[in-house]
Amino acid sequence: MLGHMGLSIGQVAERTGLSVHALRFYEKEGILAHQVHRGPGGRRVYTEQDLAWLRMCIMLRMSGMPVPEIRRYTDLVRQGDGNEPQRLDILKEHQERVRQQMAQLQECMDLITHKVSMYEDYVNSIDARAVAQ
Amino acid sequence: MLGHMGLSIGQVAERTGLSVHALRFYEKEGILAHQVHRGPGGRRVYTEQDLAWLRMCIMLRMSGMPVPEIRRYTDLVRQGDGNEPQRLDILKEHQERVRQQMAQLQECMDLITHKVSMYEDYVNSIDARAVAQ
DNA sequence: CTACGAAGTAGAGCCGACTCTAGGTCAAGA
DNA sequence: TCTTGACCTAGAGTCGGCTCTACTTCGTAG
Repeated sequence: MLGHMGLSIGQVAERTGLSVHALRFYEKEGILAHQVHRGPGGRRVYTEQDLAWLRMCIMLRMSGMPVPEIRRYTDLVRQGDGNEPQRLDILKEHQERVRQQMAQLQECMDLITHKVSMYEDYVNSIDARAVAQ
Repeated sequence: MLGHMGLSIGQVAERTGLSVHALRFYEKEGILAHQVHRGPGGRRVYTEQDLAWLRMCIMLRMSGMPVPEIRRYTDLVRQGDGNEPQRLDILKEHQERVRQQMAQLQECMDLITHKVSMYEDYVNSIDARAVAQ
């Protein structure tokens, strides 16, 4: 309905997979890089840039970055040029956490895979015996 | 203090990294394969088997299996032989979820790594300019 | 004795990240 | 005209997984 000039909160929800509740929550929490413009009736109008930023936030959340830390990062970006080293620090720290999380997950995966194959062997051997009878 | 015959809750907490609170919580939630034996004064005495089971539960939790699902699995094990296919189902479903989670995490990692290298390049170029002056 | 530390139970509290409710505005369609 | 549906705000509620509190009971060390 808003055409190429902007997206309604519902459209953004649809495109991002977030709920409209979550979108308002994120805004209140200050993790949107720039203030969302308002259209007639005080309705939110999102730009493609807002959408792009949101998609990055979603990635950060998915990988376990807490909302307050996303806000710290967002604040730096909002403040403009000059604090790139601090932004880099936040990203590198998070990168390291994600790396560890993946390693941990891989360890779990190995155990699970091992158990799965044990059970598969067992279940197959039962089936084979049943067929033989 | 309990020697080779068993471990106190404190010792298990130390060995597993769980808190004593969490250990009691897990027991209450019924995710221990076998009832924990009690020593003098009603104190819990854990065997090495309990410890091994706990370590597996920790892996399942770490990889995001909810406590109720661990209980379902535990219940099957407690029931004894004959339900191996159901146990296998639970494990395979979880395995698939972990697989997806890892793929997601890898996607996030790629984005973060990309941003990190962009910021590193930028910060280095600033440094280089400063040195040149 | 007294005090300490580690254990026990039952149940309340906390935290993060949403999610939902209540009550209202507004525009378009039947 | 009336209803529907998407949106608005402020604030309450939910859920999972612990974590903590309050109070008790032991066994040992000073």
